[in-house]
Amino acid sequence: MSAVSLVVRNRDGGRINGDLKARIQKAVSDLDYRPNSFARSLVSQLPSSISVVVPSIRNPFFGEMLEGILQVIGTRFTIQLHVPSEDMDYGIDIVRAAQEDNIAGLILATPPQTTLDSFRQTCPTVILDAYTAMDVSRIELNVVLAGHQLGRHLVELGHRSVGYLDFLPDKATFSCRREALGAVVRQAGGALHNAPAPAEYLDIEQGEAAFSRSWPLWEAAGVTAIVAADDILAYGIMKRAQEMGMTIPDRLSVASFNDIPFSALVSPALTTVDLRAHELGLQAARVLLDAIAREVSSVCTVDPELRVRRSTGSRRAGP
Amino acid sequence: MSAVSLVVRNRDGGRINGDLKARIQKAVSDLDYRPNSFARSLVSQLPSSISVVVPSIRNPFFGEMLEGILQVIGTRFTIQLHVPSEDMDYGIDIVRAAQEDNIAGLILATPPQTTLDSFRQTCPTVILDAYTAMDVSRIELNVVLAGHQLGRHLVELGHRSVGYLDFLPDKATFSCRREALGAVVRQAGGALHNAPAPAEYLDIEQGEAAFSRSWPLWEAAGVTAIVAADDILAYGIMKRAQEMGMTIPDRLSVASFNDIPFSALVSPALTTVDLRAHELGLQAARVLLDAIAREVSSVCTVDPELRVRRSTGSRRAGP
DNA sequence: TTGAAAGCGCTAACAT
DNA sequence: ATGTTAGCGCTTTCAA
Repeated sequence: MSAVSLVVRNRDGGRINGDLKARIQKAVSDLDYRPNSFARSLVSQLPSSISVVVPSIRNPFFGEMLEGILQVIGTRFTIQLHVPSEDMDYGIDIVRAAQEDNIAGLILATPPQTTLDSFRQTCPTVILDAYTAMDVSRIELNVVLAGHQLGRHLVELGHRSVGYLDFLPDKATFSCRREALGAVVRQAGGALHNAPAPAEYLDIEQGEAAFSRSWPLWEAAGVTAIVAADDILAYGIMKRAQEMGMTIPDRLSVASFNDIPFSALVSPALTTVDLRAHELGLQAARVLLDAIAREVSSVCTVDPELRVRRSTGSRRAGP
Repeated sequence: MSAVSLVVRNRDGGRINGDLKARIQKAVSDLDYRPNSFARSLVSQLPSSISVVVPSIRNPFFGEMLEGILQVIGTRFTIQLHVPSEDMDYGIDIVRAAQEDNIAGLILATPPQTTLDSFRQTCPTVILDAYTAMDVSRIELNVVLAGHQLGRHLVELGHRSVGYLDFLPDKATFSCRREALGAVVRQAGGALHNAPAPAEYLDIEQGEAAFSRSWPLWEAAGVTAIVAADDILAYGIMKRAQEMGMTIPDRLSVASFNDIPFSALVSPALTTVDLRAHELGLQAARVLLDAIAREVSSVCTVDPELRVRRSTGSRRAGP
């Protein structure tokens, strides 16, 4: 049997008789034999896959991120993809399921804080865009900087009363965006008027509904600009605002976080902070490979970049 | 050791002494033990995952499709995701790699014809949107109907000279779209002017570049409407056409295939044929589960739906 | 009620 | 150069 193993993997350094080798190769091809990579990793103690947990697979943000991961791991590892069934946000159970795969490493993309709190590391792990005191590798997304960039941009345009459409307010990445933005606005003498999106689900309709619900409040507060926690919500805001007859950015500026590729194409093109999804994926995979090979954990930071487009403009003269 | 196995899986029908059971549970919790699901499936002969091969993970079409698959498989199986590194289209090697996973089943999303030709089934398999004479389960996407729907719509609007931006012309799903559309246009006495996109890569820039390159030809042919093989290409076409000063749909109608969620939001909203990505995923997973459980293969068809929006309008009076 | 032993598909060390 | 054996982490007989 060892001969078969050697031939299949081309690991016979000429050690196998040409005739035997030929017979084996014929059998392999006739039977259409596929070596079971898992059985292989069971014995070699080098699993052939890594698990990736993402809150959603519909949000193109995670598609970009996955593309980055795939690019780095190449054919060295295969990916076990874990996504919560309810789309958006996951509990510890799904992380545990991921850990039960025969994996060399694990990537957790923006885990909720409660999930992270009950997390215990069982293999090299990289946590993306979340915070923990544990000795685990992390890729920090500098969302505070993102909030500052957006805040400064709006303040420079003259906006002082800013509406905010929050999302999953208990998740650090979102509360940081809101707070960093609010700090800049308040420092300029303005105010941030927060209106949380109620659902865990992130789609355009959520943005539309949230805008309908919150606009009366925002209007009463003299809001001239609205920021959404994610581009997808901003799409809904713009859609509904335009349906209600407001022109963007003349009547209302709209901006958000993420910069998925379509944000440059909606009308008007959306001002947003590029959260570098692809870069995040690249770094995560690099750090994970490193953690697997050298058994070290590390933390690195990715800085977002403001993309100014047509959806934000100077505050109109007069309230 | 068998006691451990029984306790961990809650399969001891009261057969294990309470004390032993407690000791085992304590050890499990202290060690943070994770049973290796692969080792389990190695012996039980019931693999816990299925492999899914998609040409790209950035195209939201496949995100929607995956969401559908995930929804059906629930926690019964986990997903091994395979994506070619160069984004877009894959060879037999990646399929073979997928088959080497310890899997209960395999889903191949829009495989290229050449890949399909050298495919040999090694486990329950579902092929999405591609054609083969093999006895393999398939989900057929009725792209011929899609082409007819779009063709009829344009003909009714008065268009007779239609430009077409093709993609991967050697792939059946794309050649069928083109031919079905062309048949309707020609039947109405018109002509389809084809211009293949050269790259395998699908992004907005490809659409822009292709439009710049092909517009002189199309203009010379008196084209009043352009259809792209995929929404993403249409975004590029609209972007560049508008930059060149054309208004859509007054000067030029634009339409395409896919209907990813953002197509309703671009400006003008894009007329496109909904290729039912999510439904495709649901059906694929259902058929696969069936193939795994009952060892039967089946074929089912999903019908696309035309979504008429603002990007198409009546042909101008004149030339 | 519990433990010992065989075996899932493979690889690596060893014996022939 | 080739065959035999042990063992990876688990489950499932089967014996104690």
